[in-house]
Amino acid sequence: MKAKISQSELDVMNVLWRESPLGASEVATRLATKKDWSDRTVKTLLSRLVEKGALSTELDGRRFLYTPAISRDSYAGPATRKFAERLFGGRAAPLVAHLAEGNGLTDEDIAEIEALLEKLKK
Amino acid sequence: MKAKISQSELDVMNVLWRESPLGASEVATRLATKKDWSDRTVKTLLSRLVEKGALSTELDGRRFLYTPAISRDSYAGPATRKFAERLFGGRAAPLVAHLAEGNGLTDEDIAEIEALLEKLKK
DNA sequence: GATTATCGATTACACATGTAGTCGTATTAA
DNA sequence: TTAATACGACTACATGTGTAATCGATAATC
Repeated sequence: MKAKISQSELDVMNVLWRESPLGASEVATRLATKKDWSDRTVKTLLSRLVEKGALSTELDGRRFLYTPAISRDSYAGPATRKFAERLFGGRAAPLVAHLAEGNGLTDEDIAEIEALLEKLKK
Repeated sequence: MKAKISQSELDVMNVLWRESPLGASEVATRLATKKDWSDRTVKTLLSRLVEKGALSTELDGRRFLYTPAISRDSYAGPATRKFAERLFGGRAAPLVAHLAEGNGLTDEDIAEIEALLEKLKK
């Protein structure tokens, strides 16, 4: 059950990871701010995600409610490691460096990462 | 010049980022340890990368030598930020957490990241 | 010089992905 | 109760990707 999730599908997953269960049109509404998709497109993506086993459905009257069948973490972990592997041979430092570069890191991020590293050193 | 590089293409780029210029068959040889591709496949990927502007070529007798036209960093920076954006809303901490989780971080990594954070705090 | 081995160029082809449209049925509004 | 609407199911279709094979020219070998 590898669940290869494409870029656009990931946008859909993000909505449902944040809030679920939701019906198709609700998902479309949440996405409307970010993506200019017709609701048909959203429906297609939802169906593909169900096929792939990434979402589960539950009947609510005559429509479906969608819920993630895999957690964000269980997807993100392997995806992140694979990403780091491919781009940096698994080294974490360059990855953090690139994030920092784009201004990216908030003070909070920095503090959080430092705490994390502290724990790892023990 | 967006240079959308696919997964397999990235494997090819990695070879050339490590060592270049190289001819097609040399690239194929370097890849042979990792991927079970025919040299036709490698040639195809090389051609596509040239089309996309990710590689430049130079004639060497009757064959081409390939060299990256974009640096690993200039590709990895935006790619990393986009990745973090999609998976974690741009937050860096969860990303590091996932890398750590897989055992991933070496002591060296940790030291390096800490040094980086130190610099950022100033 | 004829044969074979290399190369790049061109073509192939199935499956994935982005982005919808159509059809039939069920429901709600008029 | 009929017309508009909302859904799911199925279909569509161009482009991207993974993974090659074929063709024609050149180079190296016999």
